[in-house]
Amino acid sequence: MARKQGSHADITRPRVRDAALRLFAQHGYAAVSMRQIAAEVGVQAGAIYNYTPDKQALLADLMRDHLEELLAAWDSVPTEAGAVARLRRFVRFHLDFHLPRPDQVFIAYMELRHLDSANFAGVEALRRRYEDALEAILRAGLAEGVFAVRDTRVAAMALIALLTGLGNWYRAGGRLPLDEIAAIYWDLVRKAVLA
Amino acid sequence: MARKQGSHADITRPRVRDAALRLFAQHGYAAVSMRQIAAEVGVQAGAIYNYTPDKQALLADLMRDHLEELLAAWDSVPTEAGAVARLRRFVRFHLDFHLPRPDQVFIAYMELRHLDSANFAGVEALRRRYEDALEAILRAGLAEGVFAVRDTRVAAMALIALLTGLGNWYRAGGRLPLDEIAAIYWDLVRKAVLA
DNA sequence: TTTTCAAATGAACACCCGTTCAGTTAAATG
DNA sequence: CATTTAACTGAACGGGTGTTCATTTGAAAA
Repeated sequence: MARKQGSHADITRPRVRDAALRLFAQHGYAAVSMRQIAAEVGVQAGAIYNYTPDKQALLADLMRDHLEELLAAWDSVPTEAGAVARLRRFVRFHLDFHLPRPDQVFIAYMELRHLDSANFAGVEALRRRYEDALEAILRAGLAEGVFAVRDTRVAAMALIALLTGLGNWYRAGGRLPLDEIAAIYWDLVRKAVLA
Repeated sequence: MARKQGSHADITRPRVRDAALRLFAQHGYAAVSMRQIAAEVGVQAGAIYNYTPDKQALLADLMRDHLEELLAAWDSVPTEAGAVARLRRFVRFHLDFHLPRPDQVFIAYMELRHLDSANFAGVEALRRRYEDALEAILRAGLAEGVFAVRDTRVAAMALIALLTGLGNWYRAGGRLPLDEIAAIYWDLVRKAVLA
């Protein structure tokens, strides 16, 4: 036979992904060239095509993988008893998952325009599943009588925007420690939905 | 002398702005060429440079004008007596101003990356003034004893993200009428900060 | 009608784009 | 050591990029 499956590839493939992630987040998908990504990895542009059929797939894979990782991570969070405790878990989970991944979050929100319609539909379906997870908690709280929201869907969208928005201004080493900020966010969310 | 100041220019200048706004919002700054903008207006690419020194200034002007219009509009809103009434005004104002301008809002948030540092600083200063306007209301509510928030700055950032997020999913003719959605949003905001 | 010049043209500048592919390299296999 | 082939190179493809500028156009002013 010949060389074992992937000797360089196992090294180069993740480096291509990482470079694309970093550069797309910093400059935007359209402003980044395959040659820039290749230079970051230390190969010629043509070599990139050993790892992706085209630039579009590179972007779509980054988005899809981010959202699938998000859903898998949430699925592995133990279900609490009671809607209030479940919501507190969700808030803390959302912040813990998103804050260490600013590039992925940025891309997943900002570069949707550049997905073709098939990739867009796939990504939107994954995002929808995450929104549904929060909405389910709000519904449960309504059923328990501990929450008072006029529409669980609208509330879920509003709360996710509130939580995700933290990533747009939070910087480690700022005025407040993360735990304090997380506590403030939980306070706002809890009061907003509580009966 | 000769032709009166601006016979075509008065027509072409706003058409260049409008085309740039629409195309930047739809495809992203980096993905739109000066030739596309020119084609939309019905002129050659060179003619665009009668109205802007370069592509970057076209983007910066769109952002700055949007934020200055926002601040001017808010300044013209009468000041209510009482922090709760002022907050209700702010929420309704924010939604009324932003929802009819999805392209401007999109650009003002998504294309910050493509501003050079001088333009970025200017735009951020304007945005900061708007955030300060909301924070002032929260402070007033604290002083009155009607609000209970642990940090007015964090709360202001969180609430603006919550409100602005509506533009990412609201579509006219959807399941709920805008007035109903606005009422739900006011409900969430009010409860989140109320003592 | 002639003059004037705002406004726009269209070609050119030097360079970058995503993608393809024949050919080269070098490491693991037999 | 010889062979195999994964991994990569480097050049090429047709086309697009922002910006400049000498030149043309045509409507208002004289």
